[in-house]
Amino acid sequence: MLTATPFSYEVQCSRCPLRTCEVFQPATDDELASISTLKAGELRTGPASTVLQEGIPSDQLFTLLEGWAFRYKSLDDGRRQITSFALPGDFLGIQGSMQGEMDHSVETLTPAVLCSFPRKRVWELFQKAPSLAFDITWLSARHESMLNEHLLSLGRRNAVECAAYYLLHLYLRADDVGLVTEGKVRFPFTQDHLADALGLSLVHTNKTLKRLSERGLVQWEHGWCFIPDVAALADIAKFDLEQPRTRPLL
Amino acid sequence: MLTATPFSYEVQCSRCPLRTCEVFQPATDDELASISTLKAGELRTGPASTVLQEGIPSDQLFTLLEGWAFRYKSLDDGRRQITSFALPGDFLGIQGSMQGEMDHSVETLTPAVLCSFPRKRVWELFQKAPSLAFDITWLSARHESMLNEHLLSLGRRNAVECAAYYLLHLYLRADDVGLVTEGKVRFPFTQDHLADALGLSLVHTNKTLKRLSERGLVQWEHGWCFIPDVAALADIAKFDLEQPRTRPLL
DNA sequence: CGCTCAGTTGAAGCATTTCAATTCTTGTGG
DNA sequence: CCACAAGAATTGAAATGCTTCAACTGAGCG
Repeated sequence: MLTATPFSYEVQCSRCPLRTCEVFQPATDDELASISTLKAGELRTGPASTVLQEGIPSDQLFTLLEGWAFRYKSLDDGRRQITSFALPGDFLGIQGSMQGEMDHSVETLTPAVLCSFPRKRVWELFQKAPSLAFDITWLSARHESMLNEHLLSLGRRNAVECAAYYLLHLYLRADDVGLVTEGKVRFPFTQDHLADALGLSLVHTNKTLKRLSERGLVQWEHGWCFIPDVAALADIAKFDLEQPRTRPLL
Repeated sequence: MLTATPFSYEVQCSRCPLRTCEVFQPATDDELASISTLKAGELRTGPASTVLQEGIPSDQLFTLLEGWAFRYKSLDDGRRQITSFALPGDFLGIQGSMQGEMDHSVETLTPAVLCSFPRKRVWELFQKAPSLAFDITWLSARHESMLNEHLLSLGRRNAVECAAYYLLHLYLRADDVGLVTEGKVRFPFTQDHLADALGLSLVHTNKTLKRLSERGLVQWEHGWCFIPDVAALADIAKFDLEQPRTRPLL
C-alpha cells in the first residue's frame, strides 16, 4: 500500500537548493532545461511512507530532494534486508523503470520531498538528452559500487568491522550533502534499521555499537552521532577514504 | 597483474553464435551495425586469468562470449567476497568505465572468449545509439537486482537457504545460455569459490552442500550438478521463479 | 606410483542469535 | 509540571550456527 500522498507545484530545477552542494557536478543550461521538462511534480511524504514497492510496476522515478529513505527486500516470514539508505540527491526507482517492476521497496525514514519523473519518458531522455542518460547510468554504476562494498561487508567483515564500515559510509555520505554540522549527524534510523542493513540481530547490533563507543570510535549524544577520528574508524572498517565523491544530480 | 593475452580478428556481430539463444532479445540491423563498429576486438584467455582489476582504470569493456568468470572484492588480509559470477552474454567493466577505475576485479574460471569495446567510445554510443545506451543501463539494472538478492541472502538467509538460492540462481542462468543439458550443468568453480560467494567458510560450505544433497535437493556426479526438483529447491531457497529472463546482448 | 589439489570429516572454540527482562526516552494528557 | 504509555535501547544468560583446526580421503596427472 502506497502511503505517500502527492503534492505538486511549479519548480525550477535551476534553483534547486540541492545544487548548491559542491558534491554535485554543475549541469549545463541545456541539461537543466531537459530536467525541468521531464519533471512531473513533487511528492511530499511523512516518515515511514512507502514510496515504491517490491513487485509493483512503478510509473515514477524519483530524485530524493530532502529527507532520508531506505531500500529493502523482504522474505515471506518477515526477515528484512535493507540494501541501502537514500539521502538527498539519490535517484530512486531506476531498476524498476528498466525492468518493469520493482525488485525492492523504498520507505522514508523522515518527512521527505521527492522530485518525480514519469517512467514513460525515460526512453525520450535517452533519445534527446544523452548526457542525462549517461548521468543515470553513472549513478547506477555508483550505486552498484556501494552494493558491492556492502556485499563484502556482509560476507567477509565481522560485526565490528561491518558496523564501523557502515556508520562511516553513512557519515561521509551525509557530509556530502551538508547534513554534518560540527562533525555531528542526526541519523534518523533506529538500531532495528541498522541491524537489518548489517544483517545482524538487533541485540548483537546494540552490543556491537556499544563496543565501538567504548573504544571511543563513535560517540552518541541525544541521537546525534559524532566520529572523533575518521581515520581510526576507517582503519578498523578497512574503509578506503580515497573514493571520488562528486556526482551528477538529476 | 593482467594475465589475459589479446587475440583479435574480424568478427561479424550479426553472426555471433550467442544470439541464437532465445533469452537474448533480437537486435535491429542498425543496432548490430553500431555494435560491430564499436567492437575493438576479441580477447581469448585461459582459466584463472585476471581480466579487470580493482583499483585500476580500465580502457576496455567486455561482453563475455564464452566461458565463466567471477567478479570479486578483497580485503587487505586476503578475505575475498565473490559478488557475482559472469556467464556468456554478461557485460563486464561498465562500473569502471563510468567511474574511472574498477571497484572490483574480474577473473576467469575457464578458458574464455571476450568481445571488447574501448571505454572511450562509450560516450559516442550514448550520443549515436540511444537504444544501445538504454540496453547498457537495462543490463546494469538487472545486475543491480541480482546484487540486491545476493545481499538479502548474505544478510538474512541461513547457510542452507543461501546455498540453495545460489545454486538455483546459477543453474537457471546457465540454462538461459544453453549450458544445461538433460538437466545437468558443469559448474566450473570449486567449493572455495562458492564459499567466497556465500560468505561462508569452506568447511561449512562443504557441510551445507552435503545437507542439500542428503535431502535429495541437489545431485553431484563427476563435477556435474543436477537439480531433480527445481520447485522444491526454490521453496527452500525462497526463490521467486517468476522473474523475466530475456534481455539484450551487446 | 606418487604428487597435488579438491573435497570430506570430527571436534573444539567463538560469534551471533534468541529469549526474557529491564531501563531509558519521548511525547501526550491530566 | 507530573504521570503514564509506547517505542527504543540495553542487558545477561542460554542456545545455536558457523569457523577454525587438524586430519584424512579421493581424483586427476605426469
